[in-house]
Amino acid sequence: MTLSEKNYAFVMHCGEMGSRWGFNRTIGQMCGLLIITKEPMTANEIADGLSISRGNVSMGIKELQSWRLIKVQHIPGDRKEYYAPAGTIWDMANRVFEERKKREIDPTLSLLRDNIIEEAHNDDERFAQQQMQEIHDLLETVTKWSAELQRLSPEQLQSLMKLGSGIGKVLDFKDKILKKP
Amino acid sequence: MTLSEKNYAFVMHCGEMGSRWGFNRTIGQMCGLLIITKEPMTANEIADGLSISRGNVSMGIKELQSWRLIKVQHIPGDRKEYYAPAGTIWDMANRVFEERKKREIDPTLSLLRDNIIEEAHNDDERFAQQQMQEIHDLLETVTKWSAELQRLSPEQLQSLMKLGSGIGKVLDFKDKILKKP
DNA sequence: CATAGTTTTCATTATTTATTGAAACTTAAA
DNA sequence: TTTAAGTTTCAATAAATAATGAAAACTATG
Repeated sequence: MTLSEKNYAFVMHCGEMGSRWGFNRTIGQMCGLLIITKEPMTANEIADGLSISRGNVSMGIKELQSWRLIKVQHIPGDRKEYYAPAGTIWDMANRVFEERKKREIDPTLSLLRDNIIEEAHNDDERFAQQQMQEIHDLLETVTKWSAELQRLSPEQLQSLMKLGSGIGKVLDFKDKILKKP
Repeated sequence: MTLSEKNYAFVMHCGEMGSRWGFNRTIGQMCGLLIITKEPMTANEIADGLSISRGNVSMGIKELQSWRLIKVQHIPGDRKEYYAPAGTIWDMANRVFEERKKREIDPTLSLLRDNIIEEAHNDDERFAQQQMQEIHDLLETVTKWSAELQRLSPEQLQSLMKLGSGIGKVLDFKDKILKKP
């Protein structure tokens, strides 16, 4: 099975973007390939399709599984493992988002917390601590918010997303309502 | 000027996180250092503080400026350039967010648009196009949304952020109101 | 306009990260 | 069991990325 020119371009683009999205080129390509391929693929098909080594695919699969982006499937009477995207595009985007939060925000939040609870010993530390407090508060707000979004039902999310420029209005509205009593 | 142990730990952490945040180790360190240092710093002070070469600092400054994270200041009677964070922590987070969107989302959106307007030639391309359409729609929604958030006044944002679990309620509320007429 | 203080550039070198492929491992079926 | 189809591991190698530092380029000032 060979990719059409357009599909190949998409897969290569995913590779180029891979490192920006949090993984590396090969893994980006694998992800793109599995998304645009209707049927689940074997590791060998992936290796052939992308002209990379079998070992590399094996490692890539492990990584994609750690991101919960792909799932394994089996075909009766066939010993090979078949791989396919784990869920909808939306699901996958969510996973990437979550996983990145875990890698990009949580460690910093943890360090900041540790640092903030200790007392500052001089002016430099005092100033630094104020700054860290600000970063901490910001990250915590973002964290709470994203957790909140995850908790909304898909319908509510849809509704929220479609709100667009209506957000401001709804907020004003809410303020008016809540301030009355 | 030497960093206290705690401040040093913070700066090193910024370095380790640097690549996750979209730049590299040195630039992460520079950013952290400038944030926790009250006074603007010269390039040489930065180089000394982080034990890196002067040339590296120069490149880092250029990069941080391209992210609009630092600004230059001058002291009368002193020819050196002094660097300081450009704005509040909130401002900086916003810049990083914007800049990353530009690098991580916009190029893909553009490729997807190009790909979607062309007609598919066979089943494989048809399926791929459907998937790309989904990714496109998702990214576009996210893009619109973040633009929307940028447009809100800081007070509205505060209000929205503090809403937390109230989001669901406000949404339900809005639905009721809007559906009445 | 010459100079000294300062910043930038970029070829070279060092470091980090990714890839290969052969060997080791796993496992279903004979 | 043994075998063979399939997968994983990991030491060696290749590729990409970052850092150095000396030379070039600026630029205020006398």
